Amino acid sequence: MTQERSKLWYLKNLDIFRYLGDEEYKLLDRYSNMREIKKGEMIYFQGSSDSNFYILKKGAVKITKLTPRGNEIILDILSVGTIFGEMTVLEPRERDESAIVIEDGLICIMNRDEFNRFSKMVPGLSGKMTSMIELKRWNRENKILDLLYCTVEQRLAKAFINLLDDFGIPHDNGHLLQIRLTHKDYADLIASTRETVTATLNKFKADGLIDFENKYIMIKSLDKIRGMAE
Amino acid sequence: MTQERSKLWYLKNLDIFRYLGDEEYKLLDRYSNMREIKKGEMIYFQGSSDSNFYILKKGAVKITKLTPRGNEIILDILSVGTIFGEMTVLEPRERDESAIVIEDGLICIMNRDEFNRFSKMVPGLSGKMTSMIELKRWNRENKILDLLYCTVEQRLAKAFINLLDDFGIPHDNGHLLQIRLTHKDYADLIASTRETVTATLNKFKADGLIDFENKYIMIKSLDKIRGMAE
DNA sequence: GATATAATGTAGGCTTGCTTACATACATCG
DNA sequence: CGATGTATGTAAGCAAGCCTACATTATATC
Repeated sequence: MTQERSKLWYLKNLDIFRYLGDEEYKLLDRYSNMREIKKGEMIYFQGSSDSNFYILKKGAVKITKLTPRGNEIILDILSVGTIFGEMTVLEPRERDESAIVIEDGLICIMNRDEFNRFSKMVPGLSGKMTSMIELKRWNRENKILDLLYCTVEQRLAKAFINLLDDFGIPHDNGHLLQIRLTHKDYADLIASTRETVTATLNKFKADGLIDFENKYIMIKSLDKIRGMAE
Repeated sequence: MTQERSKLWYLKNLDIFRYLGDEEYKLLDRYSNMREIKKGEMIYFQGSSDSNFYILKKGAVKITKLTPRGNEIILDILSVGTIFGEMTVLEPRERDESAIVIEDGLICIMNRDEFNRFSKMVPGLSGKMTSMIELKRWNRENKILDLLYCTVEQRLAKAFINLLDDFGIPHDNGHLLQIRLTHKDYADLIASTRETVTATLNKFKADGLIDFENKYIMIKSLDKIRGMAE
């Protein structure tokens, strides 16, 4: 029962569902399922025909894409409350990206049929969904474009700024990044290599921009990081 | 009158408008305007609040984006029949890209109000529009991702393959690229520099992959170009 | 607690392709 | 038809960062 309540709580806090009435929340609740997710698990993967859509309720998930040449790029790191996998709900097609759990948590699942049934009862929902997809694609396009013309230092600084939005916690001595990514993850996030990321992170530390506090990164000077990202 | 007929002809050949009846074509015709475009002219530019949508009827247009650092990237080279500028029709916002004419021609213009009036009379049109926007964004995302992990040679080869779709004309000795881009244009298309493009094009020529036939590029071996792009 | 696996640290060599600089060819317009 | 702007050709120097290789340190699993 407390789990049920928490599920509703999470759903209510999503912009896209904000205008729903109590009756509709009960419907949404009825049509969706909840599941635990474990670090390393793939929720869906590139090439599959999975057409569910998901809401991340607890934990963290990365959205990755494997290029033909074998490079893995991380398109997004999702934080709690994020809807994902929605691209195939309105228009079914093969997944062109994978969703991989990077921190244990919980997801809420709704399959396409359930969504369509639900959608019919809530006029305007699919329109909002479309706008959300548009916005996400636009964000993603700009993020990738940034990678084209910046040095590794600048890209890493930008990555920090992006991550702070979702995982940053203000602190006396800066902002704590409340998520643990490996150097390989950072590399995939900025289209660089593990070794270069290690070196750059250590340079940032030496320069007093960041600090390592028991496996989390502390952004000591957000201003300097911002300046670095231009 | 012949011009009017030609306008209708072009509109009828667009997928998105294919299912319209004669009555609706007359409406579309009434609500839209035609204009000549000259090489170098900007149809709309980044940052403006222009919310028309356009159809290219003759000539060629490039869609470019200027990064904060001053790099110009060409996101797309449009060929005849292409709808463009439609991103702001459904959801008005600032242009985040510019449309620049690279070959004299003609465009068909419809402003947002006119489109909305028209759209109300043709159920399903805005849905098709949405799908088209989705598809374009997806294409664009993949194109940019390709730029991240490939060498200049590979990127240039890929650019040729893309351009052939829209501007390629089969020939005895290969495929003629029926569009004239400057080396700077190619550079902006693949996120490289003018000098490097010049050198790479000449290398391609020396290797027998392409040829320069009175200012147009002839792809002599599409297979080799394909192999190069992997 | 022992072992295996994953993550991080460090460094040298090497390559791509960007920069800078200048020369030549071509086009456009009065 | 000359003049000016635009496009192309060429080359040397240089730097970012990738690749390879290996050492060390965490973390997970039993």
